[in-house]
Amino acid sequence: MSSILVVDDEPHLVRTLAINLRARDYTVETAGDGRTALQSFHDAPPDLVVLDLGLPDLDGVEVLRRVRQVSDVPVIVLSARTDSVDKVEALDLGADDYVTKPFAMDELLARVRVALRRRAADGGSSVAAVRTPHFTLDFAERRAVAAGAEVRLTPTEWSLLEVLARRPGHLVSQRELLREVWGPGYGRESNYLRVYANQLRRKLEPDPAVPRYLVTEPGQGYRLVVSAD
Amino acid sequence: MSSILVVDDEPHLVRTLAINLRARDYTVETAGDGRTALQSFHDAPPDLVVLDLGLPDLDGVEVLRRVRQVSDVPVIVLSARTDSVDKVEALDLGADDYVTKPFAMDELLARVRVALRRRAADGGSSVAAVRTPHFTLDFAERRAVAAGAEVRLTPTEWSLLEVLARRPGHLVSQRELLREVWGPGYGRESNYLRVYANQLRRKLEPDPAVPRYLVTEPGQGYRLVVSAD
DNA sequence: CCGCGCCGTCAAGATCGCGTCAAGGGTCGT
DNA sequence: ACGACCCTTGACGCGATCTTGACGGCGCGG
Repeated sequence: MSSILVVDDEPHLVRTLAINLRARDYTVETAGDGRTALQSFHDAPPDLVVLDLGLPDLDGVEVLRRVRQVSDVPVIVLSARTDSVDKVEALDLGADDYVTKPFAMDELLARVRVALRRRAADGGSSVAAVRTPHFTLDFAERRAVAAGAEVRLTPTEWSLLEVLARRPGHLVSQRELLREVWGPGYGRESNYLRVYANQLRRKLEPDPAVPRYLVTEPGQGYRLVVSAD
Repeated sequence: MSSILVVDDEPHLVRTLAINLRARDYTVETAGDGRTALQSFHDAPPDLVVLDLGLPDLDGVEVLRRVRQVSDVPVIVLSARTDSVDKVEALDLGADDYVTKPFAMDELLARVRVALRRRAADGGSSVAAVRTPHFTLDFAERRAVAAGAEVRLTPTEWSLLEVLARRPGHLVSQRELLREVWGPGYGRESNYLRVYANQLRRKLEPDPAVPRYLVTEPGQGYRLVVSAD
């Protein structure tokens, strides 16, 4: 299920939120102030943030800004302030929703579902690691393990995988792959992709002749299939 | 810029909304009731819908449901009802946001920006997806599912469908199809269209012998029928 | 009733795109 | 300076896809 970070300085509200969210099978982390929130966010990036604007140390707006510098996670802002100026500011800073206190719990839960539903539709943005039944990729450590054995991947191979893994299961066009890996100015050199897709398959696929994870969409691009079906 | 469909039965509110949105360079269509809204939606699919729940003919919820059957466009629901039960229902039906009347115009505009910003981040194309009771087309992902099973379409097949899906339900002339898919310089090769229409029907239609979705207009062109009724 | 035009259908040949391999050159560390 | 590693590039075979032509059915008008 999804993980949610709840940030609010009222312990009672945090508790109530956590209980309700956990009852829906979400994994919940909590924070009572801005610093702890950012700390927790960096330690274990959640799938969604519920963020109160009135925090004792940092301004909630500042927390939102910092989060947005490094991530696109959905953020639902809570606030006692009903002035539309505050709402507009938070929304334009990158908040996905703005709920004024007091609020009905079931409405907030519905808005949580909306935000997560959308993320699921996008296919989840960036990932630090990819795990399939046959191989594992750790991008931070640049480590790949296939069939139990460590595999060495070249920089270009990592780069290509990284672009593909950014949107697991999604089609990425040849042009986009070439531009992202080799730089702008590239876009027609599909033979590069052929060579590297080939090498990656040899290193990662259980049967390189029958690609199961690194799939070709003829005439379009490639896709990294993660879901085990 | 983006196009927005505004649906509300209060002419004054519609006017105000339209003026404010147009001032921000959005293209605005309006509708005063559910039927007109669905009509307009099918004729020219917008990038976003602002939908009032209290409509004279159809229930706004019903409009939302029908829209969701064929599209993933962002929908912002407006309503005078503040009960959280109504909000939860609309949000779970696929609404992206729920704003209670009366509202501050700048807040609504901010929420419009949020919804469109997200669409842009996804890499929103002109046509995201086409859904019928029998098959689903996802153009961004190049994925087609018919009768529950995934179907493989060739690049030319996708290209042809894309042109047809740009104006769902509308007749597209043979000349236009040929020029859009095969390039300028083409326009008389109607046999190409016959071959590909045939292939698409075999892959997508429930009964290829009796085309229901990919309809021929003899001597004119083709049309992609999406609406079930 | 017959001929014409248009569409659906099929199949064969041409073409395109991908997987595959290997050679050559550049770069980096030793 | 040498070797190991990596990136680039070209060539080749094969399967999928596109193109092309032919045939039959249907509807419409003469």
